Amino acid sequence: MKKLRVRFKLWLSTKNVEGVFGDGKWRLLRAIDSEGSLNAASKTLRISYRKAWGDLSKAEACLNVTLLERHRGGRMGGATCLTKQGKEWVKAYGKFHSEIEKATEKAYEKHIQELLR
Amino acid sequence: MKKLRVRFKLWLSTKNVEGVFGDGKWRLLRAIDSEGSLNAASKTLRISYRKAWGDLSKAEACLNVTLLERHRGGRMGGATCLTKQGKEWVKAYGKFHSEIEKATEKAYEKHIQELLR
DNA sequence: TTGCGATATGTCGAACTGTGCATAACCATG
DNA sequence: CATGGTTATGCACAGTTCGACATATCGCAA
Repeated sequence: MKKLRVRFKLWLSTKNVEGVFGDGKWRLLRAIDSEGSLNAASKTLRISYRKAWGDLSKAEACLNVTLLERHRGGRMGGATCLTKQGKEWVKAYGKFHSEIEKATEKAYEKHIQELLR
Repeated sequence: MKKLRVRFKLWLSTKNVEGVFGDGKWRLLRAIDSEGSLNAASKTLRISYRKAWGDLSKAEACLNVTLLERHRGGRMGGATCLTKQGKEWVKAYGKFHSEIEKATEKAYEKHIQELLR
């Protein structure tokens, strides 16, 4: 029996739109918070800027929440940072994610590893 | 703010192969158990027989576990049912899945719904 | 020994996703 | 007022996934 690893994925949806927020967008927000720009964030996460931009726009539109403060032009060409609400989302989702991560690991050991003897 | 729903997904992977077992294959096994054949199971789940067959073969090959007892030919043309191990997997994974489902709902209420006030 | 219905497996095409590329708009600074 | 780097956005192309087909095989029953 090969060694197994558990994986999980979390996301939020509305009645009409699937995936308005989730692990990917959460990581993106964190990267923006530490990098200072969407451009840099997408590079560190190795995601195309095109997708990163689309994902976040979708999240903001569907959640009807302003997560980002976008600035175009200027000395550095522009910048993006999190709003207060954006930071709250990162924090709350982080706790949510972390809790499920622990629960998953625990339940895996209890039910699956047990099954494998 | 639109109403949100949490979603989650669980799966198992080996070092080389992603998704050797997960929610889809678990549902498939259950359907086979109640339907008596892979063909019928794939129809009730609205999955192509081709995919269902491939998924289960992959699972058995990667887990190195015999989950199914396949029969070809005969009066009814053939049949597929779960082995003892197959039933154990269904049961164990069911508990695993159920536990995470509850944990997810709980953590969602605690962290995300709280955030939305 | 023929027929039926399920398993087994390859292949081609459609749908979906994400990347890459091309622009345009923007604006502090030199 | 020209420049550079970033946000914003459309579009075409590539990769992946899945479904629809097309066969082949199998074995009991009529």
